[in-house]
Amino acid sequence: MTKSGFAKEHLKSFIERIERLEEEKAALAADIREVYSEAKGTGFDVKIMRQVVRLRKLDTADRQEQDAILDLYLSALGMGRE
Amino acid sequence: MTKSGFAKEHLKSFIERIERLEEEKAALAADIREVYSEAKGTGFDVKIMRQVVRLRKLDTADRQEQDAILDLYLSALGMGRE
Amino acid sequence: MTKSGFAKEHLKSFIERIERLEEEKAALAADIREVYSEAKGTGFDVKIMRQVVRLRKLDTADRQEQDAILDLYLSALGMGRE
Amino acid sequence: MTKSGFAKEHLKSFIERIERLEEEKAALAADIREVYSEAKGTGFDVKIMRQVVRLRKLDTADRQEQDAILDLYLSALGMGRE
DNA sequence: CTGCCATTTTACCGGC
DNA sequence: GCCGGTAAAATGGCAG
Repeated sequence: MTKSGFAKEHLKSFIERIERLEEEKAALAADIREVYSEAKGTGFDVKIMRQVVRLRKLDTADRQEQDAILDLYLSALGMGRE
Repeated sequence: MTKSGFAKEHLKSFIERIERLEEEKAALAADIREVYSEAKGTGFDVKIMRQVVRLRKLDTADRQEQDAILDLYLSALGMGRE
Repeated sequence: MTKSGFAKEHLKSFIERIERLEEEKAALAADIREVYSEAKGTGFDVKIMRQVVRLRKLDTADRQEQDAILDLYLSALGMGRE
Repeated sequence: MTKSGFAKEHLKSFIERIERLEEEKAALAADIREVYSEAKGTGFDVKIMRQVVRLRKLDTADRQEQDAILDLYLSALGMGRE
């Protein structure tokens, strides 16, 4: 097989892996929509719920940043958590 | 437990389910990025790859749309597939 | 006139241009709705018509995407159309 | 020409009118984007500008509603503006 | 750090 | 008049 023939197969493999992963990702997105929908059916306000999720994500990010900073300080003091 | 206490638990449960799913989704996104990165390391052009993936998705969407339109026409003619 | 006074005027001008354009855009949206409505009055199914329009748009987008991909490949091969 | 042949032409005409209008609408959307872009180049914050536009639109809607209510009251009192 | 692209969110339109 | 779904806008994230 020629070199480019090999490359072609390789490319095809990459593309297919990506498409497989994107499919799973889309399935999860569908699941999430479904949960929101279910919540809505139980009387919750979806728009507000989305805000809650977003805020909690931000908080998490902040906390992780704080953790990272703490690690940095500890390392600087030769007290790394390992 | 009061009614609102119950609602609170219920909401918490919904939120947690969503957050769990979003985590998985984010993990998949990371996987996808990694595949692109790996492909790049093998010499492929990521920009082109993305376009290939997008085009293939578009083709699929197109086909589905054609199907949908056929269904609609059939329904409109009282010949729905049931 | 102060510098910020100038900026204020400038901003006002931008905003007004945008609002004027959005007005025109809204007018066109109204026109489109009217055409659909007229078609409906002539016995056509609006839902199907919308799908037809969507499909034709998709086809166009698809063709443009194919063109874009071709350009990319040519560029990647150092054979850009220039 | 048969009746359905006529309908076909009629439908085609509707579709084409719609597509023409949508093209113009898309062109305006592009113009708007361009104005934002220009404003950005002059140092304005696009995100804020969008908020401004949105708020002013709401105000307008409110004002129109107020006007409508006023008309209603005046009419009820036999004092229509006419 | 900038521009582009994907995802998300908002608004609209038709149907029930 | 509301609801569901669909299109448009807007925000956020990633590559270059």
